[in-house]
Amino acid sequence: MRFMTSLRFIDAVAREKSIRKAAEKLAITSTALNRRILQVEDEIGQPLFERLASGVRLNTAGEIFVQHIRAQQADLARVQSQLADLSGVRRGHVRVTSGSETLRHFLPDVIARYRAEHNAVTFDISRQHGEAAEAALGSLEADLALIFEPIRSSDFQTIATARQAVYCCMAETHDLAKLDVIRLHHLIDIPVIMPTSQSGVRQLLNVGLMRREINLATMLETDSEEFTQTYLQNEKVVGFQIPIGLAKYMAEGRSVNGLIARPLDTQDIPQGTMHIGHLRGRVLPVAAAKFMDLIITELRERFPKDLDQ
Amino acid sequence: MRFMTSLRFIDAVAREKSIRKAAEKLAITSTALNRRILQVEDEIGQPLFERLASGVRLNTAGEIFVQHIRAQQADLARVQSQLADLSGVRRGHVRVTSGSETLRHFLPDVIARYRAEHNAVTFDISRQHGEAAEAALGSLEADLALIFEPIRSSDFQTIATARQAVYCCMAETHDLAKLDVIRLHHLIDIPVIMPTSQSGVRQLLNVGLMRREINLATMLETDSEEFTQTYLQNEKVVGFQIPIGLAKYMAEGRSVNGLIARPLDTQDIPQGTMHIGHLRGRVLPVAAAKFMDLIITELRERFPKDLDQ
DNA sequence: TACAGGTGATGCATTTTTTGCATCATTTAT
DNA sequence: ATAAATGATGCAAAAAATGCATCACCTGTA
Repeated sequence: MRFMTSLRFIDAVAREKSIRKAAEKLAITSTALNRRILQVEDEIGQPLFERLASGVRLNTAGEIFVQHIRAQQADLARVQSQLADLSGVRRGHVRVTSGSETLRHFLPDVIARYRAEHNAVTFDISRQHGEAAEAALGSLEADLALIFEPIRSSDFQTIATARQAVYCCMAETHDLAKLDVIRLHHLIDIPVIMPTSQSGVRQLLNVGLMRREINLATMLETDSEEFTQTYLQNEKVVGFQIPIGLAKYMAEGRSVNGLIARPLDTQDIPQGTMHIGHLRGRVLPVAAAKFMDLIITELRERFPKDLDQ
Repeated sequence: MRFMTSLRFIDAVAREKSIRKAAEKLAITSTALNRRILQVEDEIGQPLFERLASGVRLNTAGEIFVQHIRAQQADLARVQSQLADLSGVRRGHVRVTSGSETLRHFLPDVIARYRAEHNAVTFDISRQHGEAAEAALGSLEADLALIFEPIRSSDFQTIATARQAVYCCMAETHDLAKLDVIRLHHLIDIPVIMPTSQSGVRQLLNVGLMRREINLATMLETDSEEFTQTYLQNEKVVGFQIPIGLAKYMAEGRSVNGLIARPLDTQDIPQGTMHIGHLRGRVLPVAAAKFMDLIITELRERFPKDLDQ
């Protein structure tokens, strides 16, 4: 898109905070880039960047203008997706941001299902916790977000929510695996792997632990699902996860890869809510909108009773 | 704005439905313009125009793309207005569309008041009735609309409303001027000037006339306020108007330029509603937003009891 | 304090892009 | 039939963007 060139360049400079660095990434000389910026500033009638010795930084006008640029880029993507849809093939690019919960099983499943129908659509999956995910929507770096507890910003428009209880995850040979429902006091003196405090699961756990005045034997704290899942197979420790983060049917009690999941009693740990949504006021590209539809369909199939729209 | 050139050109061609005609208006050769269009079509990956013997016409993709262009232009205007606001002087351009009611007294007053503070802001006032006004908002040809009865489109976002009774307008020497409130039956056999059927006032009159099964002696039908006001000074006929369309204080019974206004009984003719609003989902340029604020302020001063926000 | 290494800005020659002229192939109205 | 529109295209001229070399400036370091 030739007509977007100058705008794209300005966006790049804003991100790199340096004309020379941005020029390198854009594969042009710094002088060409510099002059494009000077030209736009001239047309706008005022500078967009502060010139520092160490590079450049957006001034207030620049912040406003770059926000406009990103909005234009997002809208252009939407239009292109819509045009591609017209001509039969659905093309497009969908940028999803999510906490770690959905990355192992849920999103791969949904994306595979989507691409089976529309293989001209590409994806960008970034892992970020709640607040960062909402910020990514706001700066138009992502189209969709899946966030588990809580929603802070009023700019986030929830399209669907799914209630999720917290489950304990452990080797099927673990003593606690015999129980159908686990109470918090069962976990006393049992080594556990805790999610980091940014995660929604951890926040729910904190609520229950505070209320019951229980301290768990936290042997390890990590934000890595990969690590946790693998580790549970090696040692008799307990991890925490929500149904959407479990392999299919695991929430129903089946064991998968030697692991088994048991729900925590909701009297001890309240249920949380998974929110699926986008930036308020945005019209999503066709591809992103259809992908969100599929997410909701999948959620309805998996959690028919706990889905709200 | 150099980076808008190609898009502006496409918009122009879409409006003119001819490359050569648009080229003339844009003061370039048709060949340059033609090639810009071919280039964008090439980048988009599909044609935007159908080539006819008599010129060109937008195809479906073109419609979508031109809508995007206009949205982008509108957003750029908003950004520019916001940037100008940053640097102290409020600049900008406000495009208002309205029925004839407000054009004679109300809008001139408000604009004068606005420009007293911000003389770098320019205006575009177009006169259109309800549906056309809403269409103008939709195609981003106008920022604000003042519409008297009724709102049809869900794309119209009302910001404030003011209830308005219908008044009879006549020379102060007219027999009916002696009455404080006029009933419909008083008007039987009295020659009247009727607004055209697109106007909100006419629609309200129709409702009352139908219900009471009264036919008025319509001597003339016009959508011209200028004509009506002048004619009333010459002959003893009655015209219709709402308070916002009357000179200041005239609705309180004072005579202005030999004319006087008397309310129609609201039992006969229901009150109507003046709506002030913009396209749903749009973020208005600073200048337009502030102008709308002033409109509402002015309405609050004039009709304190009948204003809703 | 001097200096090395970074930044963005600028004059000038070169390359790329855009534009205008002349002309073609079609279609429509007379 | 013919005249007068339309958009498309080859080619040369004009305009714009780019790259190189260099300047002026700031900052951290020896």
